[in-house]
Amino acid sequence: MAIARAVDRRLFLLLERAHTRVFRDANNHLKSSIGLTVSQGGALFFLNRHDGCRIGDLAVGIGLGAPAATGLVDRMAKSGLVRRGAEKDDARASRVYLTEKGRGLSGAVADELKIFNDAIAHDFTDAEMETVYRFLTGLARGDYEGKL
Amino acid sequence: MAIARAVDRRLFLLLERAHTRVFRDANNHLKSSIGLTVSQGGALFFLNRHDGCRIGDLAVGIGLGAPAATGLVDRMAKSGLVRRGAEKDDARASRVYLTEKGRGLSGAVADELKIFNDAIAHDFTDAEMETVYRFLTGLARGDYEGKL
DNA sequence: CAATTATTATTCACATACAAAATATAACAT
DNA sequence: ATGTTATATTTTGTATGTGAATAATAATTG
Repeated sequence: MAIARAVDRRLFLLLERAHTRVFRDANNHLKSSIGLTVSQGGALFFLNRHDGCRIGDLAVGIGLGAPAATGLVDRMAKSGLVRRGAEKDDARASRVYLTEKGRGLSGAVADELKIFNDAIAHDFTDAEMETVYRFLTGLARGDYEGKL
Repeated sequence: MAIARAVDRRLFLLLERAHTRVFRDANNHLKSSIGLTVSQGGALFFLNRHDGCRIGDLAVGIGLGAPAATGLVDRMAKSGLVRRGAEKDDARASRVYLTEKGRGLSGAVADELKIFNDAIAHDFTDAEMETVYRFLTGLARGDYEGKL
């Protein structure tokens, strides 16, 4: 791969810009349609499949550090989307449960995500999207770490 | 394009996860190597080519809103990377100049970015990276807006 | 020229994320 | 049983970004 090109050194910054833009738009979109932020929507989407998981599982599940998960759950609990529950056998741990409201909204979140996903992939063939998936999955997994 | 797949609705969330991971790692990398955050490094990289630009130009140039640019410049000025200067003909505007220190570091930033870019693109062919570029550029430009 | 509108940047209140340190509890080892 | 080590989460302090509102100045228009 890769004879150096003029744009080479901007790949990383391009990722930053892409994220900033999409995150901003998605936040506005989601806030006006269902009153949630993207982070909270993502957590809801995860919890719909892992209701009652531990805070730590949520953190790993959505790719955040523990403190970020703590704060996210705090804010979501404050707005009535989830509630915290104790873990029987381990007083350190704490579980997260969807409330009625939270469960109700998680369907809408999935719908909105679908809209966004479709829009984002619109101009690309399946084969091209396969490449994009592989790229993003590799980043999310930290595949590049060994090459630094 | 695109028969719906099981992963479809996760594209957007995948982008979030990829960003979170890379941003975190890059921040740690950059902080320990040259003592800067990714955002400040990106600003420095831009300013190296647009020294003395307006705050608004910086914001547009790196894809941020005006308040974010204001804050970023404030913090960078506090750590001696840039200084603010007045605009002759327009008392509303304010210009940003690299300091010695800022200019000195911008070279190192470019080097570090190159390392990251190479690592990120490592497992992909030029043709594949072309697709990735087109994808990210489209996102950064908001091409999907019309398809929502 | 005065009134209105537009531009430029900042301030404010908030949400998000991080690393490092602190807390609390569990598990293990001596 | 007691002291050490590991685990789960929270707290603390900082950086980052947002939108809405504000301030200050410029430009336009009547």
